[in-house]
This record gives sequence, structure tokens and C-alpha cells, in this order.
Amino acid sequence: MPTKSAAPKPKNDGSYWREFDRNKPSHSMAHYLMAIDHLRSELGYARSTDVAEMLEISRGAASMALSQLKKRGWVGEDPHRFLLLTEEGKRIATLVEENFSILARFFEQVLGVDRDMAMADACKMEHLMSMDTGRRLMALMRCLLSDTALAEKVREQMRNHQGASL
Amino acid sequence: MPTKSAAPKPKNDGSYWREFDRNKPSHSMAHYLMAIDHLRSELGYARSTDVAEMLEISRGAASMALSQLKKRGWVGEDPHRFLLLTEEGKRIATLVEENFSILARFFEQVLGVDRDMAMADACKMEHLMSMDTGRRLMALMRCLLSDTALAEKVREQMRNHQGASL
DNA sequence: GGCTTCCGTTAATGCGGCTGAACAACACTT
DNA sequence: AAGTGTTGTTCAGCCGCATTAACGGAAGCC
Repeated sequence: MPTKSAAPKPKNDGSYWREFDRNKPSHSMAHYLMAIDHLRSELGYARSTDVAEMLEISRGAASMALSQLKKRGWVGEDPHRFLLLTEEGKRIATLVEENFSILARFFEQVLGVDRDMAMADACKMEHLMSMDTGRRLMALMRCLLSDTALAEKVREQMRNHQGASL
Repeated sequence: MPTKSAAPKPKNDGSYWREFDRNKPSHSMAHYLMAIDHLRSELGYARSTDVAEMLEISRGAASMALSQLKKRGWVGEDPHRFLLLTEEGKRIATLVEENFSILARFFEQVLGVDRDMAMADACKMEHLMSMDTGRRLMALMRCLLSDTALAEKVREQMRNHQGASL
């Protein structure tokens, strides 16, 4: 039976696996911010209840989460006491929205993933992809979706590859 | 001031944003399974303490998490009471490991992301990418990393794109 | 044998994120 | 003015995932 003294220590394999938890913003936080963004551009205002309804959570949960977001300086209130994104909040919301858009389009249009799955996968990963990675993925897509012979060749090769591997 | 009767309902925007929480396995669960997998192939066995040490968490946390994994039928014990992955557990661990490998290589070798960031991003997303998306991404990489003139052209175009967008 | 070390589990606690229920404040209707 | 409905907040509770502390058992050493 192995004891501490006998066993070779495999220590420190990756150890950034915990960065997942420390990720700012969290998945739910990101969606609160995006909800406010959407509501303000669609309705012209955003209240706690509207956010709760859009995200399909209870008003209590929205109230508590939003007070956290205010503490962090990502959300404020306008003179009419409607919810408002701060500069920082807007920056985060925009980044996550762009990440979602890039990922969803990449999965669907480049990889040929079913639309629903593409959206679901993108939604799960949107807040986790770093800005740099997102930018570079954008560049690859501009390349692969362009109307050039090169891009068309890649897309054709992809279709063959997929036919073979599925 | 808007009330419920006056406000147009924006309801049901996406609503699969919650799939994130329901994701099986969770990020930490996936890493428990992979730790057992690595330990068994490196040391020949895996105990609760080894897992805790590898993941740099307390023994208590490992103990409780592993009992959950046993309840779910993903982890068992061999005759010597060492930890063992069940068929299902092995399947999940392998899938997540493959997803990590694919994502990390895609970010680093195709997108040209810095190695550390590529690993960190991949580690955060590994358990969230569906198998289908992973397979297709694999196919794209086989295409883009192949030793053909076509692949070389894409890589060159990527380098130009990145130079312009950074 | 007895002592120490290591192993695994349990208990109390904390944080994030949700629910449901209760409640005060306010608005709208009549 | 009285009654109804909406809003926002707070509270108790649950779950996931971690912590530290304490404890019982087994392995190894003298």
C-alpha cells in the first residue's frame, strides 16, 4: 500500500483549472449585464423586474444580483431610477456579446454545427473566451468566409472531412 | 412610469442561458474524473488524497466530491479500494480531455494565441463544448494544419490578418 | 507494544446563485 | 378614500463547491 513517502508526487499538473471560478464576470453576471443592455435598446429602459422576466428568474434573485453588480460598479441608475450600465459594465457586456456572436457564427457557418447546438455551445463559452482569442477567431472567420477561391476550397474540404468522420 | 400593463413583454429571449448550470459534468467534476484517469496511468493507482493533491484542494473537498461521483456511477473502487473510473466516467473523462486537446491546439497552432492563454481558455471551455462541435473542429484542424499548399495559404493569410488587427 | 504519520470522513462555515414567501411603497382604478 | 396590482427588497432555505478543524482507523517506525 502506498504511503506519502513511497509515492512519487505528480504535483502541479495544470493548476489553472481553478481560474474557471475566478472568472470575472461569471456566466450569470454576464447575462444580467447583457439583459440590461438589450432592454435599454429595445424598451428604452430597464428595471429589476424586466431583467428577472427576460432571464426567467425570480425578482428576488434579480434584486440581489443587481445590488452586487452595483457594488462592483458595473451597474448604476439613471435619474428615473432605471438600471444603467456603467462604462465598465458596458465594456463587459459588449465583449461577451461579441464573443457569443463570433462563436455562434463560427460553429454554425464554418464548422456546420446545427444552429441550436451552435447557439447553446456559444452561450456556454461566450464569457470564458479571452478577448485576444476572440479577435483572432474573428480574423480566421473573415478569412474562411470570404468570397475567395481559397475560402471556398477550405469549405469544400471541410464538407468532405465531415462526411468521412461522422 | 411603466407598469406591467403598459410595458411590451420582451419575454423568452434565449432562455437556454441556464443550460450552463445544468451542464453535466460540471467543471470541477470533469477535473476530478481526469485526475483519476491521469493518476491511474501515471502511478497505477488513485486515492482520494492523490486527487486532492493533484487538484490542489483539501482532502475534505475531494472526499465529498468523490462520494458524489460514486453516487452518480462515474467512479468506483477496485478490490484494493483504489479509485476507478466506470465505463461512463471513463467516457466523460476522455471526451473532456479530447476537447481540451483540440481547443488548446486550435487556439495556439491555428489562431496563434500565446500558449498560456490558449491553455487557460481551453481549460475553461473544455467541458462545455458538445461532442459534435469538437469533432467538427477536429476536422477543420486536420484541414488547416495539413501539409498542403492550401493550408499554408490560410496560415499565411491569418498572419497578415492578425498583424492588421492587433 | 506504543507513537507518529498518513488517510478518509464528517461537521461547521462561507460564497455564489437560485426559489418562494412575506412585506412596504407606490401606482392605477373606481 | 379604498382597493387592487406592480415593484423592489428581505428572509429562510437549498444546492454546488470550496475551506478548516476534528476524529477514527490503518500503516510504518522504534
